[in-house]
Amino acid sequence: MDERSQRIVKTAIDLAEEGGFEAVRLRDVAAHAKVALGTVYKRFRSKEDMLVAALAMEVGRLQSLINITPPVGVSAEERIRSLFSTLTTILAARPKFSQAVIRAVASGEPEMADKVLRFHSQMVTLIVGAINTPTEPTLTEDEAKLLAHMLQQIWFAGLVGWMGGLHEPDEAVRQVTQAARLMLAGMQSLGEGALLSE
Amino acid sequence: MDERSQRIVKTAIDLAEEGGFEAVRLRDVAAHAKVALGTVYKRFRSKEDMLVAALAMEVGRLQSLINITPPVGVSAEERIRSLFSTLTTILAARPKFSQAVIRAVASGEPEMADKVLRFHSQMVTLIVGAINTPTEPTLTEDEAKLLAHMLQQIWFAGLVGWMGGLHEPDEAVRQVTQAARLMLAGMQSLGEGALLSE
DNA sequence: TCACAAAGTGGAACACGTTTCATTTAATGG
DNA sequence: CCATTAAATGAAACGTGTTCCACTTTGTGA
Repeated sequence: MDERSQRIVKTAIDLAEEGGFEAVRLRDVAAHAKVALGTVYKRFRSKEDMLVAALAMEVGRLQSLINITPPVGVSAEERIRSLFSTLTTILAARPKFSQAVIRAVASGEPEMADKVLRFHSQMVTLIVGAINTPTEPTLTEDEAKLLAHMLQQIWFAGLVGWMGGLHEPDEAVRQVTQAARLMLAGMQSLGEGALLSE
Repeated sequence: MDERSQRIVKTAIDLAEEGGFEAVRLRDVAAHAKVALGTVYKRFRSKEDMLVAALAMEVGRLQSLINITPPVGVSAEERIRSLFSTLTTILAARPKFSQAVIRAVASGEPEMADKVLRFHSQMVTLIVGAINTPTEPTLTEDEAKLLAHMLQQIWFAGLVGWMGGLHEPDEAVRQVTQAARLMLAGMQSLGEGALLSE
């Protein structure tokens, strides 16, 4: 991403932090980033596209942050809880921005499919890293990825619920943790192979 | 809901079926429903609010349909799969409408929290009915509700993915079914009580 | 250095969600 | 049946996402 695009996205992040999705007015973004409106639209297909790009930019920082302070816990369940707790706390610390980005992701414009997909795999990597540590590979790679994917789904749905005023952010953590406990137990009792039967 | 509101919502459904979210132009809704624009806004706080009302209206039909043809299967897992498969097929048969409604739900406007919540409990009831049959109460009421809630989250996330062009609708069914298998196994191996530990 | 293609600019214009308001129509209670 | 109040109407206006376009600037290869 070139310098101009970065300036645009950073401006969008600033505005989103202050006032959420609606506050990211593209005229304002263009003005604050010192570019013309047309330039914004040359780089990003839509407002949502821009906010998903903002997400991508922030996920980079997230990954280094997680790498510096990996999730702690003696079991996969504890580490999963630790990871999602950290992630959710980070989001909850900037609620307006998070709301804006989640709304963009949830808007479901097919033109952003590849960006969203990339974000998904980054998240899966992060979660798999919490499930399996080098010293304790709890699950096979496939099992871990499957679990990671499902946990991410539950987390996402929980975040949408948060942003819709249904509950507090830590409710999303609770749901993910509970699901993780159940699914880990399920994987142990079912063993390998049972996953592929579909 | 009075006759006027119903006419409005039905019009919205028609337009959504034809052209999805964007095609539900409130001026068109008002015109086709033979009411003034102000009347639409007297009944519904926003376009999203209107589409969530459309969802509520359709869920009613869904429930009677499911009651007539309950999910089949000799195990909870099979019935869950059957239920979600039916639900997803119904949505996939009207993709534009489903996309519009999902987008409205995912928009996360807090003013619709109560409507969304009511939809959630209706869904939970439906899912619990698939998990526990009168003759075979697989799980306790609390366990079933918990499981139902999580499965709904996964289904929802899968639907958002579908509408975002990430995958086909049956992928959402696959994910729910897989999660159900794991969680059912997990509940068996963990037993009661392990759920309340948070 | 020059010509030209690509990118950027400023600004107008359009579409649609949403709000507002003066006027008209319906409903209700005495 | 009338007076009063609530609801509906039609139309205009506003804000913002998005598109368009004529013009200017920038960068690049000959």
